[in-house]
Amino acid sequence: MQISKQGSDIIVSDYGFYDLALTLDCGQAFRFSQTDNGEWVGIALGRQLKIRDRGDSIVFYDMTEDEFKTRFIRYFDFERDYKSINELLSKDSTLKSAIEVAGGIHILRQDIWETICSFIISQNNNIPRIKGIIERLCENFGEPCGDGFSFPTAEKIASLSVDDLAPIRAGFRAKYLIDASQKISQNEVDIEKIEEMSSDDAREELKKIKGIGDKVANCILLFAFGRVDIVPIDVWIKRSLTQFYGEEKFPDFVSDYAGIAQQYLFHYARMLGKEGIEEKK
DNA sequence: GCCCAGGGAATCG
DNA sequence: CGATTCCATGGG
Repeated sequence: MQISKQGSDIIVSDYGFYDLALTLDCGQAFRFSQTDNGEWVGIALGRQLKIRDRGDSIVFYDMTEDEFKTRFIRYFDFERDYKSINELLSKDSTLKSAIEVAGGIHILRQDIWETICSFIISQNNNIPRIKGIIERLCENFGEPCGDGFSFPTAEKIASLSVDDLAPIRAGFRAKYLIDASQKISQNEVDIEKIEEMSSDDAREELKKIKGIGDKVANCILLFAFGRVDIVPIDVWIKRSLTQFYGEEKFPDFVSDYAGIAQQYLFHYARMLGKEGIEEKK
């Protein structure tokens, strides 16, 4: 990967096969949107990002080299060798097809607290509405940040009641957000310690929070902690695994990167649609 | 009106 | 244990 400074911007090139749009809009992050001139705008790690994909290079507007290297290489998972991973996964014909359309996705390493809230909100919900609820959560309870609002802290949410959250229209999930904010701000669930724990222990620790079960916990382990062997199983992945492999798991050789495979398959399956998955078998 | 959405808690046998 | 039911809200 090449990193260079141009004015107040960062230009990144030679990063291999990477699809910024898919990475930001494949159902793992909910705070990015594309403006009509093709630029991606969102708020992550407490700052507003403006990014443009030029095909053979990516521009991060108004960012220092130090900030990019210390925070956003990790956030965008630029150091992982996706080319080799994709070559390995392509030995499976289903994943080969998925990689042809989704192989440019990187797994993001998002803020832990934000990811916890985002995937609590995701349960029994659809992506456009998840985005709306998160946006209202930030507008109502976050701090001004760039052209928008930062993600509110756990302490801020812990100071609120379920009724206070009514404007965000999260439905039955509001009480789960309150429970998460209280347990995390009081260190009853220590999100820093989870980094050191085995995935099984980490999952149980996260499940102490009401509204977090296996699937949401696995989303947090994958999309915040970068545990790319973890596979969250939602309705699309369940359908796909059963249809393509006859059981609810990937082939064994995939296991170290099953979380990445899962994300490729998630996008591929949604693109095909329910009927499309049936036909492909 | 119905069904579905990146599920989980509560309840019941 | 496994199976059912309910949960708020909004789009198709």
